[in-house]
This record gives sequence, C-alpha cells and structure tokens, in this order.
Amino acid sequence: MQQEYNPAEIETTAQNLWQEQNSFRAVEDSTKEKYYCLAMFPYPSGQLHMGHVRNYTIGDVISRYQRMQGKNVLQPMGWDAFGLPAENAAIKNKVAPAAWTYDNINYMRDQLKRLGLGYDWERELATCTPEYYRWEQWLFTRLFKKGLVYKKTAAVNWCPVDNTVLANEQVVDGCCWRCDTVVEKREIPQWFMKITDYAEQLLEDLDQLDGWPEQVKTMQANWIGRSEGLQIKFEIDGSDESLAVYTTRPDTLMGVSYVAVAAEHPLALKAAESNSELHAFIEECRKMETSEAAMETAEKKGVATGLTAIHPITGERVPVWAANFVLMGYGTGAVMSVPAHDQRDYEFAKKYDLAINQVIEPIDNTEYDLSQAAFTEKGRLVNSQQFNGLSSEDSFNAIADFLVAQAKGEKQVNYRLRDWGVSRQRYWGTPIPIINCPDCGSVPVPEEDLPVRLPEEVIVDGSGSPIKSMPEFYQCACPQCGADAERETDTFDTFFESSWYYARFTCPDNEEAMLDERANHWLPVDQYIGGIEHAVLHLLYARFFHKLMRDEGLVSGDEPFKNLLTQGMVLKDGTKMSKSKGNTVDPQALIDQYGADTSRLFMMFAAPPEQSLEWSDKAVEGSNRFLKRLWRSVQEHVAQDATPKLDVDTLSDELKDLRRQTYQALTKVTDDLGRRHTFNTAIAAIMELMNGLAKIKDDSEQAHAVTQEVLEITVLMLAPITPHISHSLWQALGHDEAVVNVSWPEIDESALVQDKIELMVQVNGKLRSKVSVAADLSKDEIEALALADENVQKFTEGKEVRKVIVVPGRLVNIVVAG
RNA sequence: GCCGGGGUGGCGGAACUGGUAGACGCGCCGGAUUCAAAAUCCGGUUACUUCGGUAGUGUCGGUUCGAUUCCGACCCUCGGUACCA
Repeated sequence: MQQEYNPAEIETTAQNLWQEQNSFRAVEDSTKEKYYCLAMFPYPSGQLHMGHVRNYTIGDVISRYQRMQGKNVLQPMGWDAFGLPAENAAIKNKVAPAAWTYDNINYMRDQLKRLGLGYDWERELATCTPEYYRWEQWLFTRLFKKGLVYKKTAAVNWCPVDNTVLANEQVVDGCCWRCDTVVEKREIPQWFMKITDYAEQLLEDLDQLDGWPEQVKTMQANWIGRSEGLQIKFEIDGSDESLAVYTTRPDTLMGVSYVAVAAEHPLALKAAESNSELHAFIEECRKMETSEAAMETAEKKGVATGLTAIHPITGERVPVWAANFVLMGYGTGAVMSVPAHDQRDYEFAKKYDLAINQVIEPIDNTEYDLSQAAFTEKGRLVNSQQFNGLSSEDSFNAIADFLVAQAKGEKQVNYRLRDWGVSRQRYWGTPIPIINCPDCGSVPVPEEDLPVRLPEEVIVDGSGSPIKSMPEFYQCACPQCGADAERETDTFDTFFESSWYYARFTCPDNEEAMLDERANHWLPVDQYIGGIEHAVLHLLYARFFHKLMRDEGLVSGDEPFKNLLTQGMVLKDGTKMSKSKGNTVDPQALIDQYGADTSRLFMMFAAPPEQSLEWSDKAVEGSNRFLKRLWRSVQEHVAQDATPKLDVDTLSDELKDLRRQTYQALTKVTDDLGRRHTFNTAIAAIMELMNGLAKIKDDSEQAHAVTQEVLEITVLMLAPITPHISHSLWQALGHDEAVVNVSWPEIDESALVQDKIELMVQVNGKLRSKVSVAADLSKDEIEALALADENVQKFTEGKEVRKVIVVPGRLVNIVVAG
C-alpha cells in the first residue's frame, strides 16, 4: 500500500473503530491501578477556541500515555453550562439561554470528537440540567442546617439607568458597558458560604499537595493570607460607642496619630448627618467600583469625621477620619494609622497634614530620616513609655498582655480570605433553594421538593432576571407554616457548579444521591489540567467543596486533585484569547485543513504546556510536514521485502548507534510524557530520531530489521500525541492489534551502553577543546589527557595551572594564572 | 496597588541538579530535482571578526574555577485581584 497521507480518511477510520469498540469507556476495576485524568470542562461559548484544543490535547496525551502504561483510565468530559455569556447572547440574538447553550454543546461536542479525544462520553454531564444542579441545591440546604451558609448585605455594582446589577467585567472605567452611566455601589442582601471556617484547613492542606506547582500553592496561601495580630478597642470621646481595629503591628501602637474608618462605617454615616463635607465624601465613595484593583489604585482620599478616639494606652485624643481605602467588608471596617511606620498612612498624613510620630528605630542604631518615607521595618521601640527599648517582636506580647488585662484588646488570627458570596441577581444559573417566609424567615426547600427547576422558556431583555417577574416561579407556600411565601430569585455563582463536577463524573447516572461509592474508587483526580487563570478562585472553591462533601460523608479524602498542571494561556496579539476580547481563532479551520493529528502535534510542540503560547497560524506547516515524512518513511519501509529477524550482535557501528539513539529517545520521551509533561521536547526527540534514521544509507537485511524497530517505537511514542496516524501506521507495520490497546515499549538497556564519551575541555571557563575518552577512565587519566591536548596547550603554555576541575561525564576546566 | 509568572537568534522554543548557550521546528539563503513551478531532498543560518578569536540569555551589580540557572536592585510584559469563565 503506497498512498499519500490522507488525514481525513485515517482519522475517521480510527475514530469509528474507537467508537465501535467503546475504547474509552471507563469501568471500575479493582484489579487494575486507576488513573483519573481530568481537564477543566469548557464553558459552551459556541465554538472551541485554541485554549480548549491545548487543554484537551494535554489531557488526552496524558490519558493515552497512562493507558499504555497499563492503568485503568477515566477521562470524562462535560459542560460548565451556566453563566453570563448565555444571557448576553440571549439579549443579542433573541434566543432563550437554554436553547443557545444546548446548541453550542451539540456543536462543540462534535468538535471535540473530531479532535480524537478519548473521552468516556457515557459520563457526559451539563451543569444546567436539573439532574446535576439538584444535588448542589440539596447540599446547600444541608449546609444551611449546619450553619455554614448565612445571609448578609453586600455591595454590588448597580447601573441606575438599566436598573440592573453589573458584573465587574461589565464595568468599564467605572461606567456601565451598555449605557456608559457611572456605576454605583448598592448594598443588597446576599447568601454567603463560610469558607473562612475552613481557612486554616485550606492553608494547612496545601502541604499535602506535592503534585501541585509551588506558584499555585503560594498564590493560594497568600490569598488566604493568615496573619497574627491584635484586635484593639478605641473608645469614642464623649460617647458610649467604641471602635475596633485589627493590626499586625501592635509594636507601632504608640505612634497612632489617627484612626480611619470606611465610608460606609456606621460611625461615619451617623457623623455625616451633621457634617455636609463628610456626607458629600460618602456619596463620592458610593460611585467607586467594587473591584479590588480599582479600589487599591484609586487616589487615597479622606475626610475628618469630627469624632475623636481615645488611645487605649496613652489616653491621648486622636481624630477619626473616613477614608476610601478602608474596606467595610474586610476586618472591622476600621484601621489604626501609624504614618511613621506604614507607607500608605504616611502618604495620607502628608496629604492631610496629620502627625507623624516615630516610635520604632532601626535595630542597628542608625538614624532613620522620616522626611521622605515611612520606616516600615521592624526595630526597637522609642517614644513608647513603658515599652521603650523592647524589640518589635517582644513588644507584641507586652502590648497584648497590657491591653488584654485592661479588656481593651485581644490576640487574633485574621485571614485575608473573605466568605464566599454565592448570590447572583441573574437568570441563567442554579436557583438558590430557599423560601422567604414573612413569619419563618429563610426556610430551605425540603429535600422532597428538590430540584427547584429553572424555567427555560423565557425572554431575556437586559432589564434583569426574567424569573424575578414570574409569580408562577416565585410564589409558593412556606414549607414550615404554610403561609404565602416567596422563593429566592437569585441564582448561584457559577463557580458553585464547577466546584464539584469532578466528583459527579464518577457517578453521573445516580438519581438517588449526589455521590456514591464510585466517587471513592476514582477520587482523587490523579491529574487535573487547566488554565493558570484558575490558580486561586476555582481551585480554592473546589478544594473547599471537597472538604464540605467530606464532612457530609460523601467522599473520604481531604483533597480533590492530586497532581495539577496549570497550562499557560494561548495568546493572540500578546493578550489572552477570549470571547469577550473578540480575538479568538477558530481551530476548526486548522482541523479541516490539516487534520486532528497535525493540530494536536502543533499545539504540543509549539511551547511547553505551562508557558503561554503566542498563536501563529503560519507555524503549523512544519508539524504537518513531519507527519507526511513519517508516513512516507513507513510506506517506503513496508514496500520492501518482509523484515528479517534482528540480530543485535552482528550489527555495524552505524546501526548500533541508531539503536542507541532510538532507546535514548525512548528514555527521554518516557520521562517527558510521564513525569515532566514537556511534550515539546518529547516531540523534538522523536524528530531527531527520524532525522537520524533518514541519514542511514544501508539497504542490508539487518538495516531493514533495525528500521522496523525504530519505526515501531516511533509510532508507539507518537500514539498518545497523534493517535490516528499511529493507528494507521501500526497496522501498516504488520500488527493486527489496534495501537490504542498496545503497551508502551520497553527500554532495551543493553542498546544504551556506550564505551566512549566526549568531554568538553575549558580553560578558565572558556571552551577550548573536546576529547573523546573511554567511559570508565579515572579522573587523573582524564586530567592528564586534557592537559596534553594540543588546543588546550595553546592557552596554558607558559602559564601556571592553579587548579583542574573534572566533572565526570561532562567536562574538564583548567584554571590558569594571568 | 497587591499576589504569582515570563523576558534567550529574524520567530516559537532547548539547555531537567551551577558545567558545550541556541537542541527541535518555523523563516531565510544556497544547491539538487523539474521545460518551469509547487512539492520533495541536501547543505548553511547569534552577532562581530584581522578567521587567531571576541562578545552574547531584559538592565545594573554580586557569589563561583564556571551563572540562562543562585543572590540583590530595577525595567518591561502577561495572569489573578473575590460578579468573565
């Protein structure tokens, strides 16, 4: 069979066979080691984008490789189907979000199949179906009864013209993205999950995650932000009220020159009633965005409230200011300010002419000049009465003891992590299963009434969620007292759905329970793969959910994801490819033109998986060329006579070298695919091997036998990456068994033995020569050989040899004087 | 602002534990093949050079026999920043 490489044909053939044989159906089997490989499921936005192709190819390469290693592999796929884009599409195209979403799923499922990804499609799930979301409604009501969820008011972005809540993404430069109106903050009641109850565990258990990248663990630890400090009470002069502040630097307490409260702080609001300047300032702060980046980069502003606080130790009177950099939702909504030792307080004090009192001096007795910047390091206390002379560290306890004794303060562990607000004032999400009764308050929907179904036949027009004006949805009877009541019309944050789907994949068909014993069979996920942009939020919420499910007795482990691979972004024009930015490239054209194998090979070859990949539609040709060359090599090889038996003892040096090169490549590819996940270097090694094979001009029988071996190993090494062409070529090489069921090749150690090695010779760190030596030569012999080398002597002649460094198997460095 | 990445030829990248900087691929240049072209194959390709070498991995400095790799300061860029997913 001598024919052209025709990807469309061979890819269809291979995919049909996998489907007929149910090759990727995962069945629980206690006799084989399980391997659960999961790539983050997609939002069904319409078409696959390059980020998906990259993500799912990585997952498929790892899955197929582990399968060849003999593991029982589970690789499922589903749809993160609730979310904002469906509502935007609904407004734009006048289609219901459900219909739009299901259409997208159908289209994208075909695209995934066309890429030859080995999923167990029997486990497919979509989070927008009641069969899925009923279980998170169920869990929520359980957590409600445990006291792990609660309601409180929190700020949202509000567009006063559209009369709707805006996501941060919908706020552009402080204005509504649709009508350009200045966005306001509005406080509304919302549901929260007590993730802070799990802060300590979420932090501590990071230590269990050996298979996670350090950077992700660091980001999560910083996000949780555990700190030890003091909560300190300041009395308000001439009032019964007091003000609590939290500080991690109680050593600077004696340098407090003012106290700052959030604009929405009750004290500020009260003072504003008789202070028009303060009132105006609070109004101005209401026009601020809610995002952290916007708040932190905004100009620091404040207004004196006219109130005075009493210093808990000195009794000194200090002013209370309202400031835009103090956040009501964080800590106590008030901070003590020490301009001499905090840079932000320093700048604020300079701006508003407030006192700057030094109370810490450098430990090395140098003078610190406070005229330019705050002294923020730790040191020794001065101007601090009875605490003078103590170090910052020692004063922590001394000041804490003093305040505790006087009931003016206490030690406190604080977290930067805030409770998770899960309410969204949107339509396309899971209805929050709560009924609001005028008498009983918030009542969870009883288990037998679940799921609370989201009506799917609706019209979305941008004026808010349609279910908020659907009495047939929200009117109901209180499950406790039977009185007329109203259902919650808010829906869950879509992170809710994506926080537990990995577990549901183990038993998506269970209609009686959220999870069953199959969860403990497959979990934890052995390899999780997804974008680095999920390093904190999604991955932290999923870890939190796992612990919630564990404490409900649904799963047994502490952590959901054993190993994590954070893939870099696919960039276009230097920035993240995303639908919202409109810079996506449709991979369909790529697949149509070159086939799935070329697309997969290119994505894996272009960059290592953790790095970002700048898209270039020109650079695909090379990958295609390589596959065509491989195809031709195999066809030319099999066109010859039947392959004779390999006799390794009679091989020429050239053929021995080729075999060594082959098994060196296999060693590298095994390590690159299995451990390092550097698919680009694995592919480079395979290409090098093919280049090596092409150089052999030997048509002896033994050359033919070695070629057969080289090609078989090459086809198997490529099978996880380019499964279709490997399927076809494996058959061409004379095998009946489908390559999808073949094991990873064994390394022939005897082929790797090398008796001569090449050493680099440096003089003063500069490469001057290379010597070929026997592999077992001693250090002294190597040194003598290097010193005697002609090229080396040119640089050592007449100079004193001070030192010779021999690095076995690598190099010799001769250090000479002058 | 804060947290975490990244910066190496014309381009994507390699160098895994401090030991040959530029593997592999793209592009480009030259050659073979062809009536010609495409495709394919072969060779070359960091810069400078007096052809001996010299310089060179964002910038500046340090540690070391030896630094892309470790340390310090800085610049640029990307991701996240709690309602995009």
